[in-house]
Amino acid sequence: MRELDRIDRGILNILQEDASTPLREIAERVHSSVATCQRRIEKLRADGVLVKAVALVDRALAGRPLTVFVSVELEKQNTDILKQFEHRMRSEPEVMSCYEVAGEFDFHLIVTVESMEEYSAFTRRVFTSHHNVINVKSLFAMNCSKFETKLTL
Amino acid sequence: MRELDRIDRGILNILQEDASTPLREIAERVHSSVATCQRRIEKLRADGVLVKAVALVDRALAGRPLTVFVSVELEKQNTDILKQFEHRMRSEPEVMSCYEVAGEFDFHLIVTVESMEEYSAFTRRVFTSHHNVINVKSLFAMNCSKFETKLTL
DNA sequence: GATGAAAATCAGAATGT
DNA sequence: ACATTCTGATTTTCATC
Repeated sequence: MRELDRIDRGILNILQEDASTPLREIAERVHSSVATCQRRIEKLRADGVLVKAVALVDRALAGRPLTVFVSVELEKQNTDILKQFEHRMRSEPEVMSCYEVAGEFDFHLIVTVESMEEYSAFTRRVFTSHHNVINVKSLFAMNCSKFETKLTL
Repeated sequence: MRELDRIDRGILNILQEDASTPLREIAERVHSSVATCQRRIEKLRADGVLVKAVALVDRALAGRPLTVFVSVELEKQNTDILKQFEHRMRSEPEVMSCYEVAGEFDFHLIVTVESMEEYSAFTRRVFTSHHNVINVKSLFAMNCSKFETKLTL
């Protein structure tokens, strides 16, 4: 892994807040030159540190007000079944994140849906014994106090 | 709330994947004109549907490889204590998300840190009885199979 | 009133020395 | 570090539906 210096970290902090910040402004704020910042950004991209620039939308206004934390236990944890499950989750648009965890459950998901009805349909479609799911626990978010994509570096 | 038509949804889908997609390309892909797409984007921004454009960073490469799911129970759930806790979480850079939930715990957090040592320090600093925290459950992610910011509309 | 096409202008990125 | 070139956003206008 690369070491990120003060300039790299400054650039990443700025771009994580506003991906369209002009190079001139970035250079000023990290006390460097436009050319240097340009080279650094290119390198950060090439190294995979900077993944991409995306627009964030308001989940409620975009019609997906419901966030659900889902814990999933699979029948047997052999590699094949885990891989299959992960692959399936990647293909489901309602699934925003999927993490493998240790403990009682095998996976933790974050799912966003339009309504309870849609969530019900989602679970029936995805969490079947056919997909080796033996236990599911759903926890509904009542309120989002914070949602941040920025890693402060 | 506004109704999003085919063009709005198309625009949002495109910008959620690449915020720097040229208007010309957006117009092509949603089968509309540059002028219309521009007007729509401006309106989506004004209405708060489009929140902002950000750069996404690889968490591991940026030195924050550890993701922890934290469940927190507070001493008494009166409004003031909840508000205080939310405010505190908003100010902590390690806390990526904070959701109020129903059930055994009061809040679910997603926390990213550089190491176990840092997580230990974080919990000791933040989850004290002084902050009315009476119960904390930490669950460490072993692997991230999916991390998506896009709402497919 | 919303749309699409075109043109002029401006800002910023990319390039070359 | 500077100047040039190029790309795309912005703004305006106009005709149309």
